Amino acid sequence: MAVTRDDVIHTAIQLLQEVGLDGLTLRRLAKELGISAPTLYWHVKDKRELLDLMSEEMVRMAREKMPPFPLDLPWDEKIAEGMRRQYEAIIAYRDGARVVAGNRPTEATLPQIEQFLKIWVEAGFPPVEALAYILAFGDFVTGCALEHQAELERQRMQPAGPSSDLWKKFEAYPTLHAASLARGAGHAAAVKAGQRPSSFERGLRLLMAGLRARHAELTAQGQTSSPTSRPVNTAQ
Amino acid sequence: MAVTRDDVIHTAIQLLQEVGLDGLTLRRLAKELGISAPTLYWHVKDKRELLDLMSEEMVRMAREKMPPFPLDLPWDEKIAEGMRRQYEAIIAYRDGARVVAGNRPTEATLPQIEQFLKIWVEAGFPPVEALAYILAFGDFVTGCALEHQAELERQRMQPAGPSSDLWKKFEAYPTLHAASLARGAGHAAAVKAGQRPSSFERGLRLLMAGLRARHAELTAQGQTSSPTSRPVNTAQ
DNA sequence: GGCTTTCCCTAACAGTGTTAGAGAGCTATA
DNA sequence: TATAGCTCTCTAACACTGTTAGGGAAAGCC
Repeated sequence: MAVTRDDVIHTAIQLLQEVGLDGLTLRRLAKELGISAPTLYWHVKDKRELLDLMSEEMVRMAREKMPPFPLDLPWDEKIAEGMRRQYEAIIAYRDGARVVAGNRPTEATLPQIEQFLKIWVEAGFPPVEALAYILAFGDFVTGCALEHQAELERQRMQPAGPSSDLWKKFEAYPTLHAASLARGAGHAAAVKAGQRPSSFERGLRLLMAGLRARHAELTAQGQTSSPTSRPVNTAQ
Repeated sequence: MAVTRDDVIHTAIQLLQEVGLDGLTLRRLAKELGISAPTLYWHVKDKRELLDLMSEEMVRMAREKMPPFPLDLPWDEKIAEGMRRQYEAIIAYRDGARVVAGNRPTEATLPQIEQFLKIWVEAGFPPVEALAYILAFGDFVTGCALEHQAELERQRMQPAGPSSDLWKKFEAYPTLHAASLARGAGHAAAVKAGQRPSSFERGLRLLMAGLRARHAELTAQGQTSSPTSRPVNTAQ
C-alpha cells in the first residue's frame, strides 16, 4: 500500500519519541516508512514543512487526549487552565517544545487563539490588551517548556551528570549555596517523576496574581454592565 | 601572528552578526581567521564548546556596555531592572537567544546569579523561593527573547512577508480580528525600530505585580526585623 | 643536537538536506 | 484498445556539515 502524507507525519512523530529531534533525519524516517529518502519530497516540500506539520499534529493529538475544558470556572481559573493545557500540549512529546517553537505561526492555531481570546474579553479585558497578554503568556510557556525538556535531554545523555554537581560545588556563593541545598533532592526527584516543574507553576501563579490586579483596575475604571463596551486605556 | 583562542571566539561572534547562527559554519569561521577548518579543533574541543564560549562572552560583553547597576532603587525596581538587563544582554547579538538558550548552564553565570539572588533575599524572600522565582523569570526572559529574535529572522528573510498577512486575513474570527486590527501597524513598526516588544514589558509588569503581592504576604506573615531570619512557607 | 610544545596543514570519512531525472503502475479519456 | 496523465517510487549525485587521522614546520628548553 502506498505511503500517505499522514503516514509520513505520524511515523515522524513516533520516530521523534525514540530518537529525539537531533536524531530525526530524513533517511532514518524514510527507512522507517520503507521508502527511500528522496521519495519524502513527493509527500512534503521541505524538512521545514514536515516539522511544521508535525508540530500542528502533535499539539492537536495532545489536546485531543485531554478531558473537555471546564467552562464553569471563574475567569482567572479558566485562563490559568488554558495556559496549563498549552504547556502540557507542548511537552507531551519528546523535544516537542523545540519543534513547536521553531515553527512559524500557522493558520491552524487561529481558532485556538480565538477561543482563548474570547475568555479574556468576556472577563473584561480589551481585545488588544488581552492579545498582548496572551502572547506574553505564550512566550513564558515556551520558555518553561524548552528549559524543562532541555533538562530532560541532558539527563538522558548522562544520568545524574555534572548538571547536578554544579548546584552543589559552590561554597563560594553563600546565598546560592543555602538556596540550592534546601532545594536539593526534592527538585531533582520531582523532575524525574515527570511532575510539572515548579518554574512553570510558580511563574504562572505570579502572572495570574498580576493579572487579577490588572483586572481589578479595569473593572474599577469602567463600571458598565458590558465590560467590553467601553474599552479603557491599554496599560501603557 | 598565531591565532589565539580569544581570536576564535570574537571572530565567531562577529561572524554570527553577519550570517546568523545557521550560517555560522566551521569552514566559514576558519576562512575568516585565515586558517583551515580542522585547525579550529586545536583551539576548541567541539562546535558545542565554541558556542558555549561564545555565549558566555556575548553576555559578558553586552553587560559590560551597560551603565552601572543602580543600587539605590526600591527592591521591586531593582529586580525588574535586573530582568531587563538579562533580556537586553541576550538579544544584544543576532541569534543571541538561540545561542544562550542552547547552552548548558555553566559555572561562569554563578556569580551573576548569586548577586541577583542577594537582592531578592535582602528584599525578604526566602532563598529557596527566590531561586525558584529567578528560574521562572529566566524562562520567561528566554521565551520572549527567542520569540523576538525569531520574528527578526523571519523579517530578514522576507520583509513584510506572509507573517503579517496572517494577522489580517481572518474575518472568520471576530474577536481576534478586532484585536489584531487595533494592534496593527503600531506593533510592526515598533519591532522594526528595535524597541522592546510589548510582550516582554507586559509580562514583566504582570510578574512584578504578582511578586509584590507575594511580598506583601511574606512581610505580613513574618514580622521580624531581619526578614530572612524566619523563613516562611514557600508558597505552595 | 635532540625533545617537546605549539600551531597549522591536507586528505578523508560519514553524515546531512536536497535536486535531477527516470520509471513502473494505475486511471480516465478519446 | 491505445494513449495520456497522474501517483508514487527509485538511483545517482551534489554541495554541504562536523569531525578524525596523521603529518609537518617553527620555536623554546635541556
